[in-house]
Amino acid sequence: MPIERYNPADAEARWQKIWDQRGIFTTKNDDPRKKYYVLEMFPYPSGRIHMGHVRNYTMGDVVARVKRAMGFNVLHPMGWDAFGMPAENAAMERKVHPKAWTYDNIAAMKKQLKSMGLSLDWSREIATCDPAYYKHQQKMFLDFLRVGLVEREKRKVNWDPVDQTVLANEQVIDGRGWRSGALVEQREMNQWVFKITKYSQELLDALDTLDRWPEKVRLMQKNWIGRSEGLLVRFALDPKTTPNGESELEVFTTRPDTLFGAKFMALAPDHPLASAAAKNNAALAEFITACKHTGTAQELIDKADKLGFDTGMKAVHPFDPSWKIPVYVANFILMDYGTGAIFGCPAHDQRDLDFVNKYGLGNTPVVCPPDQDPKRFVITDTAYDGDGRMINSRFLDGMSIAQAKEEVARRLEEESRGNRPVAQRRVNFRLRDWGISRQRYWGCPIPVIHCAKCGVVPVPEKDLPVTLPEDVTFDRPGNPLDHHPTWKNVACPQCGGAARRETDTMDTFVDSSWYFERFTDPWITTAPTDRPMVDAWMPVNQYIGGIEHAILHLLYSRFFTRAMKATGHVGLEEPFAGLFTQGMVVHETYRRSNGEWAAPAEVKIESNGDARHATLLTTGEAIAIGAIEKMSKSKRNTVDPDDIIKEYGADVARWFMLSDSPPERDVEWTERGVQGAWRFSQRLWRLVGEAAEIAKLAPAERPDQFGPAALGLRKATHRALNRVTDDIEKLHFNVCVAHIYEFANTLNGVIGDVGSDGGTEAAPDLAWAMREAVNVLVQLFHPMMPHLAEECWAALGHDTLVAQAPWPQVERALLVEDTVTLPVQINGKKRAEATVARNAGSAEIEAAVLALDAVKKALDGKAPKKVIIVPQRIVNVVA
RNA sequence: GCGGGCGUGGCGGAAUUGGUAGACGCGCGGGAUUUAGGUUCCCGUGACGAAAGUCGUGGGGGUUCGAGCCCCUCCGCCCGCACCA
Repeated sequence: MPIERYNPADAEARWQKIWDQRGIFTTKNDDPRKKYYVLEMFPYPSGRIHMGHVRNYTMGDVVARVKRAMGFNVLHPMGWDAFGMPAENAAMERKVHPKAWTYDNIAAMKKQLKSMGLSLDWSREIATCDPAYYKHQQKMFLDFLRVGLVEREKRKVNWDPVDQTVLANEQVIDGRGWRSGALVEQREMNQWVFKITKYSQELLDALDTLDRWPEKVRLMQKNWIGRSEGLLVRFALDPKTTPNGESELEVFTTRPDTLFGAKFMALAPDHPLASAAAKNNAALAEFITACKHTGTAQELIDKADKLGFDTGMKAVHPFDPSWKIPVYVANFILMDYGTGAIFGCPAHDQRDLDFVNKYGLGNTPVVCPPDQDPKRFVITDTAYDGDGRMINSRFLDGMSIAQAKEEVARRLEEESRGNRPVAQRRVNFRLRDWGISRQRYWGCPIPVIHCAKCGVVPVPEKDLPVTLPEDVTFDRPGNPLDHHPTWKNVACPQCGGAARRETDTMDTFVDSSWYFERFTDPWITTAPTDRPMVDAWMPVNQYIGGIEHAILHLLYSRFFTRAMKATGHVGLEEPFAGLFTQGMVVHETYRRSNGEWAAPAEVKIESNGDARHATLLTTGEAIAIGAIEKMSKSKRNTVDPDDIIKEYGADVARWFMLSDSPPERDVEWTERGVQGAWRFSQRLWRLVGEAAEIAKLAPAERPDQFGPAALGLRKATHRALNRVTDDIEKLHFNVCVAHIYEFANTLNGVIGDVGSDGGTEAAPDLAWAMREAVNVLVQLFHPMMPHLAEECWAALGHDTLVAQAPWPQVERALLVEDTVTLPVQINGKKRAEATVARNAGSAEIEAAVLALDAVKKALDGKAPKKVIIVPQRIVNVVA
């Protein structure tokens, strides 16, 4: 009977409708089964999905479908990270309201996502721009404010002159705004900050507990938090040399052992003491201004010389009152790290050495490398930062670095007794508090009111949410909320007097720092979370998204969850038990001779032999095939998922996204690859049809005995099942795909054998094994190609849905063979094989091996020196 | 500069974690079916060699009966951080 082609366009829509109508992916919170929460990073509603989304959501969907089949109550929701700049840009460029633009985009993308056949619970859909969502965010802001996790600070901030907004440190990349790409400027502004630094140590320590996170991400966060241990040392200043008689200067150092190598002190250009000194020193003031103008861009920092200005101030060495040290202002000292001041030990720090060599201050080595003579050891232009013994350091001489550090700390602390401390041990972090104020319209309003009389007054909870006004204009730069004629004018909740609303909105990373907790019960109106539910579902068992969020989103979410715990909204610290970061989707680039990029859809590729060449479809001109790069609008090397789904169906797109490359690595999208996936999907359909013909002959009852052919098929079935199950658990989707191919090939071979057998009918035992095999096959590819799987499942005569079928059980007994074929090595090279009983003993195996012709030949009558036998693995004969 | 990762056929990649290197796919070559093909099926495909065989996981060295995997060293590519005291 001829089997018709599988038509994805027809079948996919049909099955999606059935899933939808039966509501099979709607998750019930009161379902008593064990819970499993799988989540992909929710998208920004840009208007269209891209291949990266297809890859991301397909991976999550495979996990969700498999876990569901395994009997878990699976939560697999979707939502929208809906606030942000692009909506305002659209408003400025196209005169559409950000809200309308955003919701239109959501509608369009939702339709696209639905066409992918994802097993999502859409009843929990969230958009962060919905007041029903951000109302709770405002409530939590006020909670955090109350417990001191939110503060208002005058801060030097990163100002993006293009977007006209403030950026967090994490959002500045190579001195440029992460979104606009504009060079960032430094400005002093009043800012709302989240006190993430209160959790520095905890966020660092807990990284060790995240054993299902990629090592790389944990390391990046560790470096970002940047813990260092050192000593806070208070140097005395000669008050005669300071502008207002200041008498001390505090520095942070991780190398107190090098104190006797000190040659200078250096202040950050914006250090208060530097500013004070500049008041009556015009040249210094000029130097400081010049420092501030040096950009923060990478190449500028690399090229910038170590520059300094001698203030004339003198510091006193803490161990020698007669030892005076000059105080400089230097361009390489950062005000926001440590105390904004250092002591410089040039012999053992390259920057300090460059500095003294420029200003002729000299150096004294105080650590001598083990292989050097202390009397002759000198430093010229390379600082020594290795291990060694202390020299030229009075009471420290001969000590190790560690001993010297300890001794310096001990002596200085002792001196401090009764007085202000001269030194304190101190742990310092690189992590800064998270500034969340943004001078933007399309974000969550910060729920506070500024009153001239009462100061900062929180908006009373009964007045939440503070909603965004819709009648705003985008005809000039800056914050539309500031320009709004009436919105900001309110009565002070405390005194009733005229007051002004905060017009800054929150960084959109706040919105995405708790959406996963909201998904556990998005219906509750009285609180951000329903405690029993959020505690039952959290943490997310498997979170999947791009590596680009390794620091920003993932660190903020870890902080936010802790802050929510502190204010009673959740009961845990770590939101994501398992994290997987997937690679990018990349594509060849095409370039015309005039330098313009051509899109894949505009190019025709031909190959003769190994050579491939490209021409432009419209003009026939030759096109240069360029590097394989991340799909991007600027290089025009994108492929639209919509086009692929229309042409090949969602299953083919999903299958291809999982094939070939390991999920954490980049995957190259190629036309050849998609066609391979297409051919395989059609092949599966035919194969299932043919197998179904044989399976029809199967007896209802499981036969007692299986002949060799049937047994062989059953073994192949359970081996495939075991491997695929295993590799899905490890998220090795590309290996799953390979195993499914292999199993399909095996099945194909068996069908071929039956068919060639003069057309006789398959024996009942083989028919039964075939029915088992084909059912397992369909279940195995169901998570990847769910529509085709439903179509096949129905063709096999089931009146249930494969999406609701329980995962098949592996029969362990079928995984072990009665006999094993052992490779036989002679001196480590494979020379022969020996087939023995699986449980054969060493003596038996050795006898069998020594009887082999190849072994006899190699031994040439002599006894082997040694025979190594690894049962069920390998034999090695040492001649 | 600091930290991390990677290097396997023409290509993407497998390899039970020290035990038959190259599974599976793509590409390529050959054959069959077809009026036709984004068709299907079969065979071959690491290199050298007529064959027996020899070589082979970036280069060199080591440990081991046995190394893609462990150790040392060198080379190359990629990613993250970056004047952090």
